[in-house]
Amino acid sequence: MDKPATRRVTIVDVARHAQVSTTAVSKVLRNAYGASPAMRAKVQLAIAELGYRPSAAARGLRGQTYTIGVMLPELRNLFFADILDGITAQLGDSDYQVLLAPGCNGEKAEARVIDAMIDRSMDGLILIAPVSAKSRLNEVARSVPTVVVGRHGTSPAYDSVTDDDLAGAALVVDHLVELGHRRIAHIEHHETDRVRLAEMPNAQRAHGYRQAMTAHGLEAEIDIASTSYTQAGGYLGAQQLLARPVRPTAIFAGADVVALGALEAIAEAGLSVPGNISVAGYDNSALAAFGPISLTSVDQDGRQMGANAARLLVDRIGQRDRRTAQVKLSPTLVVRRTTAAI
Amino acid sequence: MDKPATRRVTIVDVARHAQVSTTAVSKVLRNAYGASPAMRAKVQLAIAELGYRPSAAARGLRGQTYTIGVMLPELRNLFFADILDGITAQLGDSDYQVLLAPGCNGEKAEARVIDAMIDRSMDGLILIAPVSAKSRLNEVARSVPTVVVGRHGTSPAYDSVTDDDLAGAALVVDHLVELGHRRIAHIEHHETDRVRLAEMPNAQRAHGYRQAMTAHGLEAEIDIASTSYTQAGGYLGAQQLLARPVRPTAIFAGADVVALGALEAIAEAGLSVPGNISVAGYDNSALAAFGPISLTSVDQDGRQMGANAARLLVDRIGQRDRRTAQVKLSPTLVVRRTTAAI
DNA sequence: TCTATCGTGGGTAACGTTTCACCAAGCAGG
DNA sequence: CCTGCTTGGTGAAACGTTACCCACGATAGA
Repeated sequence: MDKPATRRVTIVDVARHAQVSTTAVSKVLRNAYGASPAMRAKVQLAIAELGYRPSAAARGLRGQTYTIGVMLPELRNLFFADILDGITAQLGDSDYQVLLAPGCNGEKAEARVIDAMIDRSMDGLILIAPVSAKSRLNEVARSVPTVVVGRHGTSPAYDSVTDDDLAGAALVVDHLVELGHRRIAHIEHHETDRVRLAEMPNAQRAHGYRQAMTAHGLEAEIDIASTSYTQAGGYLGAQQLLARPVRPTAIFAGADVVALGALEAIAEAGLSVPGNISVAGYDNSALAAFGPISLTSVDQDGRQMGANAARLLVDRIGQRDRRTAQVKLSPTLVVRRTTAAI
Repeated sequence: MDKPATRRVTIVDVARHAQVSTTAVSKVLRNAYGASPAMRAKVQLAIAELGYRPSAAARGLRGQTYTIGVMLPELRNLFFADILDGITAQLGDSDYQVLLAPGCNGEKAEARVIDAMIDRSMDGLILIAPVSAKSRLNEVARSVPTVVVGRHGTSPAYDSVTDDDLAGAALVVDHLVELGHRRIAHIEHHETDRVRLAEMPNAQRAHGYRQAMTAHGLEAEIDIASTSYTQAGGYLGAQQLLARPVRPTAIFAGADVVALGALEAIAEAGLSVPGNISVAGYDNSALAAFGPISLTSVDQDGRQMGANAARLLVDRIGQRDRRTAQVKLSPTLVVRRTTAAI
């Protein structure tokens, strides 16, 4: 219809309108040193009057882009939404804008997404549960401030935020033992890569399960189905466990979605929960809290993890050479209706 | 540790290494006209050897950023994840990178996010279920190619993709009537804004409900609880409906999450589903499909909607002045275990 | 043979911001 | 009155890419 073709208003326009130099405007924009209160006011007025907005592209060429990239492996996992909430809450009043890259399941897609974020000269990256090789992560972190969430182990290049998965697994086992269970099985995410084995949360949970079982003198009862952290994986894993000679009286699923799949398989087998068999999950997602499901689960406080990650990242952007930090948060157990005394 | 401080490799480095001009390299990068196959090969080799990656910031200053911004009002709504899948699937093999802006509930946050995307000179925007005023959307669309998903009505500036919510509501009512229900209630999202009333899907669904009831000669049975499209809203709405003098035999919730809340309230009231009362939702989210819930729901095929939105957007980026298009998709009803004959 | 035309390729000025080096003025101390 | 220091401010050079325009040689048409 109308063709205004109004040229974008730039820093030069603002400078002219406020009768100062572009440098002065830039200083005001960045809250940089060397601008008197009087000039600040003058410039801010001009900015408001002209409706000026700085171009992130131009900024990126010289300075910062005020953009933080967050990589999520999976949008459907509600736990990740909690982490994101924590990140945005922490960053809410800062100048940073959070942008998300979706759909990065698999090492190749992950590499693509990370490259895309670096190409866009983002100021910092938060990688949630990345699957890339550690060397790759270090390399990335050397070129841009990075915080890794949900991966154990320390790095000289990036900060990390994790949940104490070892402790979380122990919480579940302790709880079930207290209820009188001995034959407690576990459904884990199958992991082949040697290096990742020590760093991925799923491996830590399985390890914590073994440790706790042993601590209770139940090493003979250890029983693991190795599938994947998906609903289908839980379904399959539970089927396997139920088919074994000695049926478990409780199943500790490595994630809530896994527990859901397990619940389906158990119901199909004509067994009741928690009458015949107790089930516990991990993540305390909204699904677990939902009334009809009411799943006993380990709560990781995703918001807290996200907030910590954001805080660490902003710190690092401000001070790139400080030592890396590792934040480890303690999980809690939320007991609901899928676990009961034997 | 090591301090390589390796300067980023630029188009100039590539040009020098391949013994051509920067213009030539740029042409190859953009698949532009005026480069012989021989030169293409030479340049591509140099790019590979040097591991060159173009800077999106610099590109944005002159040309495109190859970035598409997607605004989602809510990450936890699984239906939106389907839309996103459709978008990424459609864009998978193109040069475009999709970036998501999270947490934009409310008009103010939405404005902030849209501005942020424009500041970053994104090539195109996909706005999913935006709540901003129509004038604002038109203004945005004039400054950057835009596709709006899930908002009825036509615009001269942006393309739109919607589900036929009128038809979807009718599907539910028809289904319930066929099962013998007459007293069919509806839980809607309370809408005050006059203009949005006609454009928002929730309003269309409520309208479709009224239309369909009238078509069946049931205008006297029309019964609406006006809360919000959240689980709490569904809980509250169902409580209200159950407290009325004549209890409904079926509840059509405007969204799956609403239906979940309603299910909770119904269970609390000591009633069974579908024994005493039938419940239907809208969106056919993963939650609805989940075995223990097994909610009858209207399926919108989010993937299809996303794919269409992406296709329209890429079209428009290529040809900014073409007429706007409106794609309307037909929903289907997925009957599960929460609806039964009276 | 003398022009048009075409296919390749290069030179260079933007794009909008930040940063660097510098300058003028004011001020205290000698 | 000179010197050195601080404070507030400026001009101009980057940053890495693309778009515009021109040059060159070869080929085709007159």
